[in-house]
Amino acid sequence: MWNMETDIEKSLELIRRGSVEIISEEELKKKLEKAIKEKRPLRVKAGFDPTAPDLHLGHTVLIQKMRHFQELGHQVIFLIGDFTGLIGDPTGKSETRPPLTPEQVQENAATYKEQIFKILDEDKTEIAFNSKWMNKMASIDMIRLCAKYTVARMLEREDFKQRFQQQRPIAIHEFIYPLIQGYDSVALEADVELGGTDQTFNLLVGRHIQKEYGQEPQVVITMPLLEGLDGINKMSKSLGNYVGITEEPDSMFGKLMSISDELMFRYYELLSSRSLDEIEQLKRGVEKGSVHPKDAKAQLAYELVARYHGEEAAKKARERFEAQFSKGQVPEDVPEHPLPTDSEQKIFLPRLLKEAGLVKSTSEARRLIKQGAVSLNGTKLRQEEIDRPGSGAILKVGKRRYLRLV
RNA sequence: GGAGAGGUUCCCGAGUGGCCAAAGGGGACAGACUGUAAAUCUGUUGGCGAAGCCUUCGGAGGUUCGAAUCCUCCCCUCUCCA
Repeated sequence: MWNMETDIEKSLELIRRGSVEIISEEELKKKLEKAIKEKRPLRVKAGFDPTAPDLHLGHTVLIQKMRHFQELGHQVIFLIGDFTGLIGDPTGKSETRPPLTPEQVQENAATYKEQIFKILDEDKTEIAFNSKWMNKMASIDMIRLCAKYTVARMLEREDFKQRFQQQRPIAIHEFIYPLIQGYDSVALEADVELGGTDQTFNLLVGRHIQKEYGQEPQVVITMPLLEGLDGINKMSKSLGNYVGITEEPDSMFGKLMSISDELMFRYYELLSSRSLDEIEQLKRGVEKGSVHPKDAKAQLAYELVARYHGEEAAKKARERFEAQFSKGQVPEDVPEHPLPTDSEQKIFLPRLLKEAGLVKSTSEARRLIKQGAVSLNGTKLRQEEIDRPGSGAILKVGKRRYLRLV
């Protein structure tokens, strides 16, 4: 058993930080009091999809809140929804998910562990799978569970409501998802459940279901959804606007540098471990002009790269970024591609670019050449046929695609 | 079960016989500029050694000199009625 924070106000302050909503704070306070009195840590649950073990910064907003609870001495439960994962979310025409084999689930779980323990304390984390109790559930019990909620109440969920109104399909099994998620809270006897604001509905269903099963309802804490790199949609892998936490330092740094100046402060707020005062100060500095926005952004990128890869890697990533984009230097580790072996003096550039994988098609290559996006050793190429360059020549397409001819 | 609406390129969405590789928007990419893979402006956005040819509009057939557009069957989604 570890030490529990006994100062309730101090606990509440940390729990509140960054959260959107706590339902309800009154109940949370009572639960905290009880936990201290009975020396029994709160059981804090958060659920994750088994098919996406590729965590990104959006997930870390939530995971860091889990960490806060650990710091306060409570029990964190990392629930992998391997059973609910089979239900998925067949929005529109997106595919029904192929069932995962137990081996795949284990594999994904291992990947999760590898990633979350960069943030969470392994000794204070319980990992659970909902297939453990769901696989055993009898049909009759599933029907009883379904009987505890109504269609009208299901349609209160924003995305169901919208799809219903927009005449887009909703399969019946999708209604079961929130019910099972709620039942998970029963099975785990959760005191608190954490989730993104998009989970609010499901989290509240959990409270209802717990009451139905004679348990005290969990406290629901929602965290903001982190906007993706585009600054508009929430960060998600399928939208491709994400930064993975296992991503290479250079790529992580670069992606963070590509966010807009405006979005940068949102990221500071939700991801940085700097104090809110410090961030406010930085913001004022940028507004006044005493702090360069690019430098502020680089500091953020540096902090996050360092969190997941260490100081040394962060330093290198920053140096490389400066070299490549500020000074326009060729990066060190450029992929190599052999020159055509025939001894023709002329080389058909579009094909070379395609074969080297810098472009998808010769048509694309032609367009890019026309647009002046292709250069050889720093000289723009306007011709599709070029003289055979010497070994070691650097081909560049756009700002980021490089190739060394050998 | 009955009646009706719909399925178009990466996404959304126009197009109801040839002028359609298919408007417009989004996204993506590129160029200029710069402070960065910010912002802004401009351009490009099926494939092919390419003023030509090939493939694409849910699927399979058919009508026609010619089909995303018309016909037949099938698959999928939605609405109303039962």
